[in-house]
Amino acid sequence: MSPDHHTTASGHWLDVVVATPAHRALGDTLTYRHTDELAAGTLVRVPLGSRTVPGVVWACTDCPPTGLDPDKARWVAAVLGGCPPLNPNWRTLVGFAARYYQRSLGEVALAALPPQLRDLQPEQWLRKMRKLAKSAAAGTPHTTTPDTAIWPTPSTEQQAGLNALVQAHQPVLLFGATGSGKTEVYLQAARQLLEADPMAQVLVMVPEINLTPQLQQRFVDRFGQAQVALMHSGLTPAQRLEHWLAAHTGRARIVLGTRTAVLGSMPRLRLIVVDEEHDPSYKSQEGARYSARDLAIYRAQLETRHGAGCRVVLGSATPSLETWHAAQQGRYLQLDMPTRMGGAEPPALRLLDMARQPKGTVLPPAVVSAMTERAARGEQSLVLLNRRGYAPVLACHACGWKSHCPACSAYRVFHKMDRSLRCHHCGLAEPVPRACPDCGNLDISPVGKGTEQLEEQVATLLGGHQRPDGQPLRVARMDADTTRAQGSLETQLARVHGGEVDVLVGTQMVAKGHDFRRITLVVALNADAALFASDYRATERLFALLMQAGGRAGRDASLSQKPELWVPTWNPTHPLFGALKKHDYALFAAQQLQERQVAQMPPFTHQALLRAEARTQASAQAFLNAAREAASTLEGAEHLVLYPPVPLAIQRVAHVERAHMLLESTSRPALQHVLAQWHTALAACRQLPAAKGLIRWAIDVDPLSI
DNA sequence: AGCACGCCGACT
DNA sequence: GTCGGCGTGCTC
Repeated sequence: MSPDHHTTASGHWLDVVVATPAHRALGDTLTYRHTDELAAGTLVRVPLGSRTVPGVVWACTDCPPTGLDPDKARWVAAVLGGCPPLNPNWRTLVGFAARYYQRSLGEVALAALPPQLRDLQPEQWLRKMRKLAKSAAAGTPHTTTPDTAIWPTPSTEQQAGLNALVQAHQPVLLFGATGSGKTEVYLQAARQLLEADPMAQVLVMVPEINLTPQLQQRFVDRFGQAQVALMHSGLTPAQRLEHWLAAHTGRARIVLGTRTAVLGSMPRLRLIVVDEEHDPSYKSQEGARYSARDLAIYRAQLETRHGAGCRVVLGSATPSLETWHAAQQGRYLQLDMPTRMGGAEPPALRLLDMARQPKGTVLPPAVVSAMTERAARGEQSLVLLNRRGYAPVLACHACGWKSHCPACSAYRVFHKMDRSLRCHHCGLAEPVPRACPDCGNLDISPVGKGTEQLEEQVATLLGGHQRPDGQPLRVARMDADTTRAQGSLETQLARVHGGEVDVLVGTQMVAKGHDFRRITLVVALNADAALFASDYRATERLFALLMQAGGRAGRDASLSQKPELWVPTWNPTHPLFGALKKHDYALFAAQQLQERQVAQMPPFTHQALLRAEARTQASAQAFLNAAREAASTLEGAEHLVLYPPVPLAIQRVAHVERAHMLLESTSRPALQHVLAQWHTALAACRQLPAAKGLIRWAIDVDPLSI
């Protein structure tokens, strides 16, 4: 690294991508020098300011750069060798994601690499590589043929789906009821493709980290531990690096993960599965706000255009309207799997008209007796309420004080467990005051109901009833508060499976993915809240949640009782319930798409949001107004609708004011074209005196909630 | 984004 | 007299 012989004209010029945010006046790549030629995709460490940061070589030339004083280019600090460079398709994918979601190349590229690259010294890296090379040479059996004994024969329906999807030349929507055995189709498809090509790799994504253990179990059982790598944020930094390398070098043939896995390096990718593709968790909500589902489609197409081809399967019982619409148009191939395995019947919907219940009903009496009847038969019930804590707000009856969060425009939630008031937005937690902080009145009380209180009330209502064995009924609660500790989710699931619980109270985390064979009754509370929410996607999410919740029930066909889904509501005639009653997603989707088309909303139009966070609401709005003004003059803006800025529903979080403005167009290229030009204008808007106090801004392409 | 440099208030 | 607050500006 001695500079003397380096200052001569010798050496190569490299365009290197490092983690720089898009906002600043830095180009996508920075120019560095190195003695040797380096292949594009090589991992390096380069000096940046006073630090040394990891980077990826994007291009290598012999000619000095144009538009940069050659003396300003610094020398590469180290090459992280010992593994193959990131291949062209990976780089194209990262480039596309950066461009489409309006972020810098470096931010997307480095977010897709194991974070340990930042703090691993070159010597440590080399040691790691040598160790890996040795263990690989020692020979982990690479192509163990899976034991055929553990592979069940697919049902006719599964086999038909399987045949169609391995031959498909377009994205596949696997439209399968809960419990129809979609996972078996993924497993069989993976097997076929892996056997056909000894180097092939398969990527399977699930929406939540909670769902990876059971998926991992099934894949490891079939393919063996050595073949499977994991990619999600629950791994330790060392594990992340290890699994990333396993995928990158091709040693792992199956990668299981959450949305981040879509950006993993898999040189021979032949199949991507997006399970529960409708789940909003696939859309990243910070940093580069990408949709892993959309990138999966792009990635598969890329591997088909420049590679040996890659299938992509979107699985869901309640597809996103975007996906459903694409399938209706024939852009995706739709495969139906309507039959639940083992002949289990879909749950019957029963709407409980709240107008006909006694005034002030907590749980309709019919629900209570239904639960006790089930318990008497040794069956279980599930009550869903999407609100943690004891009560969403605490109020003083004398002066009207409410448990506002001092930092946010939201109430703090009363948690009885530790007698605290907790803000679910900024995390601020304080002990509950003994008396009203404003007037000193001792009569402050909870308003509204959360899972903690529901658990208490259900226990009271069921008091006196007994199980077949004469024991009192057991009520348990599962939500983010009871499953926070490491491993407690598994413990609690095991207790429910083991029949130690008669009635389970929980938030929607319980409704996702976990099957409870002995549950024959699901009660979904507070469905009305979603029915009339301001977010236009709320009904879509409610339908998916109710279908999914109902799917928790009656997966064991040997149980005598037909499974039921009960929904207390003030609006029993809402069309959503009509479709739900018939388990008719297609009907629901048709209704929704009709409405969306009339109102010109996605998927019939394309959207982007400019989000602003600032010290004051006025400065956020001033910035957005200026940005809107600037956007209107850009090329292609005539094809866009630029809406005025509005504060977010929760306007202030942790003392930061938030607002956004919406851009809409029926032409995706026009929208993209305007967004691409906008950045320089936005940097200027930030400098305006009225925008003083702006903390940060970000563009959210294809936002999920507005 | 980090991380420097820089210019004003309360402490060992 | 320093320690440290975060405003401004730069990084090939």
